[in-house]
Amino acid sequence: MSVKREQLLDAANILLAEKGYHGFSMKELAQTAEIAVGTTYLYFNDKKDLIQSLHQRNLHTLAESMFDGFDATSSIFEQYSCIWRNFWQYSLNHPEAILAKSQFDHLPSIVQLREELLAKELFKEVGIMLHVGVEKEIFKPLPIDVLATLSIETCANLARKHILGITRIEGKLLDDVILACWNSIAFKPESTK
Amino acid sequence: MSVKREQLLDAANILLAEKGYHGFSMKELAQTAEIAVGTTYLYFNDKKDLIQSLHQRNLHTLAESMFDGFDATSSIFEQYSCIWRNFWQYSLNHPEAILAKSQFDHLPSIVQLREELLAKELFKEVGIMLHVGVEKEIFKPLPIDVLATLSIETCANLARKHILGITRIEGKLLDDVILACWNSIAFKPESTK
Amino acid sequence: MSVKREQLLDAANILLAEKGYHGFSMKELAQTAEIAVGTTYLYFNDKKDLIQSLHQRNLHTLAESMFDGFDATSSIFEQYSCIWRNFWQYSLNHPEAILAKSQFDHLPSIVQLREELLAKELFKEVGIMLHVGVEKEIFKPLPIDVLATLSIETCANLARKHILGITRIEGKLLDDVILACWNSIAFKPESTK
Amino acid sequence: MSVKREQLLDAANILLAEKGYHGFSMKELAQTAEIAVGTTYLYFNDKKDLIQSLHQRNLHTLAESMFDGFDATSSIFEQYSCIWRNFWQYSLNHPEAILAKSQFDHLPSIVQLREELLAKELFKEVGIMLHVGVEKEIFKPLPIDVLATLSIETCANLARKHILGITRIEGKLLDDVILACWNSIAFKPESTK
DNA sequence: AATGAATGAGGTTTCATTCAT
DNA sequence: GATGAATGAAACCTCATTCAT
Repeated sequence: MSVKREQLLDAANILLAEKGYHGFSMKELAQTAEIAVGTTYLYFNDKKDLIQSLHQRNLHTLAESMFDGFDATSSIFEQYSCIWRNFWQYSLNHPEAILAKSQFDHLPSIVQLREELLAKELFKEVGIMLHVGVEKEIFKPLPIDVLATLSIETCANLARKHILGITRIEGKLLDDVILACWNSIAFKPESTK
Repeated sequence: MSVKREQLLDAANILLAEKGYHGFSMKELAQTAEIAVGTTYLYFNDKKDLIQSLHQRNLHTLAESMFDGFDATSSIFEQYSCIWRNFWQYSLNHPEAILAKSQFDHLPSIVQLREELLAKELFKEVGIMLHVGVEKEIFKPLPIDVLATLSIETCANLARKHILGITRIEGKLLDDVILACWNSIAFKPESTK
Repeated sequence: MSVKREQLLDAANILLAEKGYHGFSMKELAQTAEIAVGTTYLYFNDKKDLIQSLHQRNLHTLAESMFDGFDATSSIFEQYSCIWRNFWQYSLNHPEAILAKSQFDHLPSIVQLREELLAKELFKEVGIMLHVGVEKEIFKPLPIDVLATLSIETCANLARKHILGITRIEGKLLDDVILACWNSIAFKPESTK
Repeated sequence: MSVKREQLLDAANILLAEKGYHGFSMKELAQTAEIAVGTTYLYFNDKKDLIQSLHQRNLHTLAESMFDGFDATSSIFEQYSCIWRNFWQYSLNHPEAILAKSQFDHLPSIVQLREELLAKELFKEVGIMLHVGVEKEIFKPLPIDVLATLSIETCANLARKHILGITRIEGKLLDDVILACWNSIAFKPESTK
């Protein structure tokens, strides 16, 4: 992977988060990346291609982070907690990626579909964990997609608010929140102590 | 309120959902609304003003819908359930508003702040319900913002997936999902029966 | 003459001086004149027609002022001085007319030519005075146009500077300036005393 | 200095003379300069910047021409005559600059003021000559601004008429006119021979 | 006669992309 | 590979003019 390509993707991530897809120009991008405009087109076919590549890179980076220290032999709650915290940490480390997220919604739908499949592929293990949890009657018998939305997507929402400074989530509160997410999908949720 | 103004806001809602703020042109908007371009500027100062007005209208419409059939004397669960279902119904009736939601994130920050305050004002009663719930030890002692994110924002996420056809949520499943959201914030969550 | 028509011409004079022909809109004009936009078109065919009418009105007003207290039997110097002072006074009373002057230069040339002829007609008497002066060997034997430029146009230039506050011309200085203009065209100029 | 920039300024000079500031479009300008519209904005921030730059270039060019062959040791009359003729020649060589002159009057006033100062700076030597003339009792004791208006601005007026073909000024007539201008400010004007 | 909402052509400016260096 | 000047389509917005009331 060329270093210039990475510089461009980094810059794109920042600008995308700040201004949205149409909100920044290729010139702006090049300047932010400290690269000449023309050079951009050596690494990407066009703006769309660049954003798409960025999305894929973000997904890959996220997928890698999500399973940091993951232990498939530990309890389901520990697995769940590990993934949740990894996602949280990733969000704090890559605020641009979280803020830019909504921008990918407006890619042409064919591309979007391909991305969706890629995401499914990358996060297969999350799906497996949820699936196993359902089988063991630890999680409610809801569609996997729904379970994922209830627990993981909520993490993204909270992270967004935390990053923007709308609500500060730290220490004990973070533990509580994880438990809250767990409770939303747990078959036998635990009462607050 | 002028009928042309409404036509324009309706068209803007649709285009915003489809293409994002910078993604549609004023010409496109005018064509969708079946109005001349210049006419647009009789009702709005500029594109920014239009989007902002749209956001306010959406918030008002939503706020009205949210408290349809709301009974402050009923049980907290019934209150919660009522609001949740109203929000769900609103989302199905106004898919554009839900899909466009993330687009408002890129408004200039001063405007955004004003909107945020407006939202707080409009949804004050939701806050009150959550607050009362916390006092009565029905909800966990978490910040109101966090409680709202955990339960209501999740509704928006699910609605989005439902609208896009990613997951179909109906009948019994909807009841389950509401319970799941309730459980995420309930002090003594109920086990699945 | 309708009063509304006059209101419009007055407003046009001001706006023309401030912003130039293309620099103000018909809406602005109507607002300044405290009249509805549509009404403007009851009195003038279009913007060009309005400006042209304004120019004619200005020329007529000027022509009338120029010969205020004019005595064809007095000495040439007194005649000259009278016209010069009248022009000066007119300029102070109608600063817009002076400032707008250059704006008429960009009218379509056919119209412009008609204006030029009109001007010649209106100021025929000035021409006559200059002509008589040349015959009597009071003025230099130069083309009438040149004599007019040297003496009268200079008055407009000075008036413009005076109005804009670039140079203040009053009392004795005004007398001196008139003599200076006279000297530029006099056959036997007078030394300064 | 880029050649494209010069092309643009040349084109702007012509169009400004023909149509005034608001009277020509950037598209027209680009076409006249045989350059793409977008390219214009590589050399100037916007239309205002372009016009302002043009004005400065014109002032500099004029200032250079004005002192061609100027000899500070020659008699005041010769100095005066030299400057006058240089201005005249410049006007014939740059008709656009003369015709466009009045268009600069509608620049925003701050800019206008800066330009005024620049002009004062560039033509300082003219002021000095006039000042010396007054001290030596060759010119009348009038404000320098007034002396300049009386003699030099008249040159511009005559040049404008000559260029437009309203009056033809050549040979002996030109000498006469210069003497006329001199006489308007001379302490002891010379009679016509 | 008077109004002002509505129009759409045309204004200024931006931007993704190309290509000669 | 790397550059950035050049391009022209298309963006947002304004404006002279019309016409139903």
